Amino acid sequence: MGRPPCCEKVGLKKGPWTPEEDRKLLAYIEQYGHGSWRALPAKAGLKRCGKSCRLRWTNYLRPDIRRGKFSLQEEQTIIQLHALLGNRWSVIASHLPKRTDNEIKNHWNTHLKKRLTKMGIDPVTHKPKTHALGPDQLKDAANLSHMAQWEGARLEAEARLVRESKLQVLNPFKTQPGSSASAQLVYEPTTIAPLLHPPLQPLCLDVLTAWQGSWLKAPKYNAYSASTFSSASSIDFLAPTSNFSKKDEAMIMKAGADFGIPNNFPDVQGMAYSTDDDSLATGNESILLPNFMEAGLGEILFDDSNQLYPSITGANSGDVPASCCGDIEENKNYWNNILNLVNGLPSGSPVF
DNA sequence: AAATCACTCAACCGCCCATAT
DNA sequence: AATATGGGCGGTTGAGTGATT
Repeated sequence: MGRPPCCEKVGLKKGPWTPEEDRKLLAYIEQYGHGSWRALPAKAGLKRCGKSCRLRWTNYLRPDIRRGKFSLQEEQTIIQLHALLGNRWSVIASHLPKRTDNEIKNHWNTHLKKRLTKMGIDPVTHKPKTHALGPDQLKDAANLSHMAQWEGARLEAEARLVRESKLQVLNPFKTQPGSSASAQLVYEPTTIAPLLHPPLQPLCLDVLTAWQGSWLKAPKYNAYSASTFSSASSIDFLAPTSNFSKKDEAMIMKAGADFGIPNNFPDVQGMAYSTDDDSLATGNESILLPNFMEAGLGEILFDDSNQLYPSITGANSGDVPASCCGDIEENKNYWNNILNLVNGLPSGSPVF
């Protein structure tokens, strides 16, 4: 049996919304909340499809959205999240407060994609179009790609949690229209902001952050720095992760598996945490450290004898193996940018 | 001034997924 | 377990508008 239409299409208005329609929709939602979108148009006196109402509300009328020109910071964030997540606009939007997925998608299609193309960068792969990788670079790129996939899965799962928490908060009254007790604005920025805060807080790309720490501090792969995982970022990360749905888990596990993480390894849904040799006596034993070698990062971070590349430890770059130069160096800069932007670090902070 | 082109973005469409029954 | 339903997402369209000829 085919899926029935979302509403009776006969007699319904389509096309641009009039100010009068906006006023009706806004007034209704402010008073009663949207409730069932399917039932809303009739109750609000609109000759529109419920879906159309939902779209108008979420993309235009909602009081907590910002319209207008995208800032440079926002554009960079979009580009770099797109590199991680692809066309997952809703996930990207969840990391850009006050912007809608539709707006971001439009901006990408009309501005950013063209700009990248003009710069000679493939907007799909985010790599230079004349990219010719040798075997070593391909291996490095593959590792970076796996990292991106892994982190992307996590960001997507986080975004899902953001959405779910929004739903719980923003639609608290399943009361019927007409109940004066429910007469309040659904989206109240001042009240929802703190609730949005926790999911937005762990914006850090944990894998990259971890990577950063090991570049900066570790002389050997198994000697991680406590600063790699500040207690805040670790805990912030673990909290929402532990609430991932089965689907999220499956997605992260898949990404983890692609990343080379054994199925029986992760202690925390796909993240390769280990409590044995990689734990640090930091005075805070609850801080678990990622096992990079298990996660496959060792191939990027360290040479065959588990020594950090000289470029990583700050030694003369002339000693860097050939495979570590060139494209992988570009990738490092690229990921540096992502990390800096998403973490809000001062630009230019060296990571690699 | 009129015609054409290029661009933007609000809105629609079809599909997928989660949930209720 | 199967089906119905609603909500959400990403791709696409087309009306509106400004620039160019």
